[in-house]
Amino acid sequence: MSKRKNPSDDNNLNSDFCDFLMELAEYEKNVSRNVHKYNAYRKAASVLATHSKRIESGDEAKKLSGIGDKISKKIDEFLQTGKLRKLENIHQDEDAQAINTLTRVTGVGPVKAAEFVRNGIKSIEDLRNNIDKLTHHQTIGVRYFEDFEKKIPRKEIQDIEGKLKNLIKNLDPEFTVTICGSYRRGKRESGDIDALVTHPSLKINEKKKKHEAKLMKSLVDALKGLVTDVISIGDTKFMYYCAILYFTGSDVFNKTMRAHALDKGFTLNEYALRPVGVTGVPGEPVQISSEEDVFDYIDYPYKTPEERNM
DNA sequence: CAGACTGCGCATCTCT
DNA sequence: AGAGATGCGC
DNA sequence: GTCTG
Repeated sequence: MSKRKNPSDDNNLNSDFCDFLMELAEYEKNVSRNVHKYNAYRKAASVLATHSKRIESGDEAKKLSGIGDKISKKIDEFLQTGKLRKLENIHQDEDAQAINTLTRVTGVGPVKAAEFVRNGIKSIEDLRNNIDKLTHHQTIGVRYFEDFEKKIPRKEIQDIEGKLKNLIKNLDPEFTVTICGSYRRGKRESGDIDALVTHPSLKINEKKKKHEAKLMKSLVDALKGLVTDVISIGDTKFMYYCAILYFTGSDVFNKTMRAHALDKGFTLNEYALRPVGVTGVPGEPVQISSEEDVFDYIDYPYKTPEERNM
């Protein structure tokens, strides 16, 4: 549920560059509605963040994958003047700033934010005064706006993990619960809590739709004591180990691993690992019975969750 | 120089 | 009402 | 915006 990422963390020698690149990324996504530029800027910020040397010039930066002419020039401008004219202009654009603010509410994207601003709704407070114009999702986003932007301490997640497991065990002891995400990677705090729940009867394929639906419903009902609001309810079921791998991340690690899978003639997503035929058409999913299995199949050295912080 | 950049489930809107 | 499209989040 | 074919 976390909307913000931060390549400008710990010992990052290029954090000032990362900051303005991330700001440009947000602008492209929220205001220009160009998610590809957004990703391009984020990739550039990410590669600079993991670079072990302080970048001294645009030319030097340009050697890195993901940084081309335009960002190279921006780095030079920032090095010379300490700021970016493009960013200064954006700061002065009140509508752009308003759109950026509104998209921080979960459920409000670039299109809805622009529409709100067009209709004079330009702040979180404005949203709170127009609850009747919000979807269920957006209402929750506004109600917990401040909370959603806070990080969750590991200790707190451990508490919730305990309560969740206890609750679910009482419902049906065969349920298993795994908290994935950055928590599983050992981080001290997380932006959200990704809980993956499975039940043996869901693994026995098909012919169980009714039972499955009943289980899901009883699960959701049981969670009512712990969960205060429900944004959406689905009945999706996926291959457990691929899901646990995917939801543990990090996203950069996932991208690396998927690329490696392709090299080895497989396609990997959150549902399954499938061989890619010569025609390029994916075949039937490979039988997986552990996370390690996935690594084995694509001949990729096993990494513990803690080693997946990339 | 043109096209890719993951793509899918859910909620909600729009069309018929 | 039902099919399809759109916005959104991940 | 950057990379690839």
